Amino acid sequence: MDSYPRVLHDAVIDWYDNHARELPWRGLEATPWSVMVSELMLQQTPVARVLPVHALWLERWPTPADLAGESTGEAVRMWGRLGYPRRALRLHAAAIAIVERHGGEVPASYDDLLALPGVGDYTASAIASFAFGQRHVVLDTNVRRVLTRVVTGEEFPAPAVTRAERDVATALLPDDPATAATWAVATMELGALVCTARQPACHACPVAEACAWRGAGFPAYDGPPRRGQAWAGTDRQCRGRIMALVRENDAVTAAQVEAAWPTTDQRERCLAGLVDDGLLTQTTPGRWALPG
DNA sequence: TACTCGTGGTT
DNA sequence: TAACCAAGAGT
Repeated sequence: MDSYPRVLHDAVIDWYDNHARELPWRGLEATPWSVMVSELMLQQTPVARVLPVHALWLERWPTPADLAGESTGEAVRMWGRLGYPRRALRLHAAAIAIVERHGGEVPASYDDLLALPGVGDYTASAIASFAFGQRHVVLDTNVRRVLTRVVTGEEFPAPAVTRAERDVATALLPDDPATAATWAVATMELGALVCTARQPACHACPVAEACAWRGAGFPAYDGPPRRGQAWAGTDRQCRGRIMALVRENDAVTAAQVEAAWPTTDQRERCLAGLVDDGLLTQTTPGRWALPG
């Protein structure tokens, strides 16, 4: 049983060495800051959409201090259409914290990373692992799906990370830090490129022979319903409309906002919420803009 | 714990 | 084509 994980490690890492995408936040030239910016942007956002924005951010703000010296509004504007714009505020706040608490250098310790705005367990582990070569369990949606299928034999993981799931990931983590870091990024890449949610390419999978889900005949998901994300008519859609407006105009009037979202109660609620979040400021009565 | 928070490509 | 999905975090 001891040799089982190592066979798995070797197969996945060898596959990664031959099939990994070349991404700007990987490789030797990538700074910890570049890794950190990518991780915040990649939270719930596909790689293809992150690539151009990440390049713009790193060109304009190559260090945390560069971003910390900017206004939050400019960070939100440069965030573009990545979605969840509060992440731009959190990244900006994290840059300030890094300057104040860590001398302008992205901290290497998991605990210091976790204490930064917008950095949760996944992101702290990912930065510590990818940027600093440390040994951490990195549990993102890709890794969770890969391990659930290969080890547990089910199609999809539970809605939230379970204790058993973390135990599996911990047991499989290679002892050597450098190998663990490669294992982490390799399992993520396998989930992103081969062991995908909808149509897994098992014919291209380096561990297909060992996959419990495949061995069981691909039983369909049998867990609690995975709730979808409602969109039409939600506050999120309303907020998105308003933010799109202020990104494209220096300032917007009440009439413009009303044209973008006719429902009065919801419009007012979302405007207030955006101001409360710090994504918007009311410059004068009936006039809004990105925060200066 | 369960819910909220954007956006757009894919099937 | 409506539904699903995408390197989660905060509350």
